[in-house]
Amino acid sequence: MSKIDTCEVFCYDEEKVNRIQEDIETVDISGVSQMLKSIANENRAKIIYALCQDEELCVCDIANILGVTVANASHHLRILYKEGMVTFRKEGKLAFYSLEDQHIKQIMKIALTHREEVTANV
Amino acid sequence: MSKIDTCEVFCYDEEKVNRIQEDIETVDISGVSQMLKSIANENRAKIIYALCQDEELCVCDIANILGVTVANASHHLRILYKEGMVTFRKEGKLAFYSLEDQHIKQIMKIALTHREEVTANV
DNA sequence: ACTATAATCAAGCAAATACTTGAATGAAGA
DNA sequence: TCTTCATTCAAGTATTTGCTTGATTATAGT
Repeated sequence: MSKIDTCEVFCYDEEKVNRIQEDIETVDISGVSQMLKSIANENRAKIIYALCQDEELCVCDIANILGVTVANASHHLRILYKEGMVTFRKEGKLAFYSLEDQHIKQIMKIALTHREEVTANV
Repeated sequence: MSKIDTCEVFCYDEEKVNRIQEDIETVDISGVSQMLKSIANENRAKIIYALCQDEELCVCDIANILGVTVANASHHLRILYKEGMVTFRKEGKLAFYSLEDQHIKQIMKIALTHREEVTANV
């Protein structure tokens, strides 16, 4: 119970805190939170989910799926693109968007599984 | 290229849009975005990362790791708890928090890997 | 019972983010 | 070249979120 004793004296386990603090500095937590922020919006999460179901979609398709204006869909796609979540190719007047890589699909899948388990246990 | 022809006429592939729209309704996208929102904050992402390194941490340890007040750490922990990301046990005056399940760890790991690849390719 | 301390709650201000609108860009066909 | 149309950009407003403060709760030791 040294953990608790230490905590009572210093209000924290100094060694542990220092170790984890140093560890945190070695990873790009800021980048991770930025990236997660980009999919932590209902409309953008829907875009990602849609792109998990279909290889590539044009902006107008996505706008119709979400039930929002094309400008709004484009706006969200830009945010996802800047965070490296999606990529696109131009074909004539159309822009076809797709997922940047399989990580995004994995995260969406795990998140959905987690939600199912959490809501099942209520 | 029927995809493009259709898109030029209706501005979208109606069949595809309907199919994906119905698909989206079957999953809890709102819950997923809420859940991701809870870790898409730098301080809360740090808490999750810290809990990936150490099985359980008390509020004051977490506050010290983040360099924030105990009230603020508690505030963030509450948000994570409400979203089913973390759990806690009380031991005397202390509250020890830990990850709710392994999904959270997986998401953090994949997100970090993704970030590393994205930044490496710049 | 009283005090000290870890944690939580609640309210208010500051900052970030989302959505809307109208204009601008850039490619295809006449 | 001119028009049309898919997309993108930019500015403004509305909403959400984050952080701080001070008060409150609950537990341990005296």
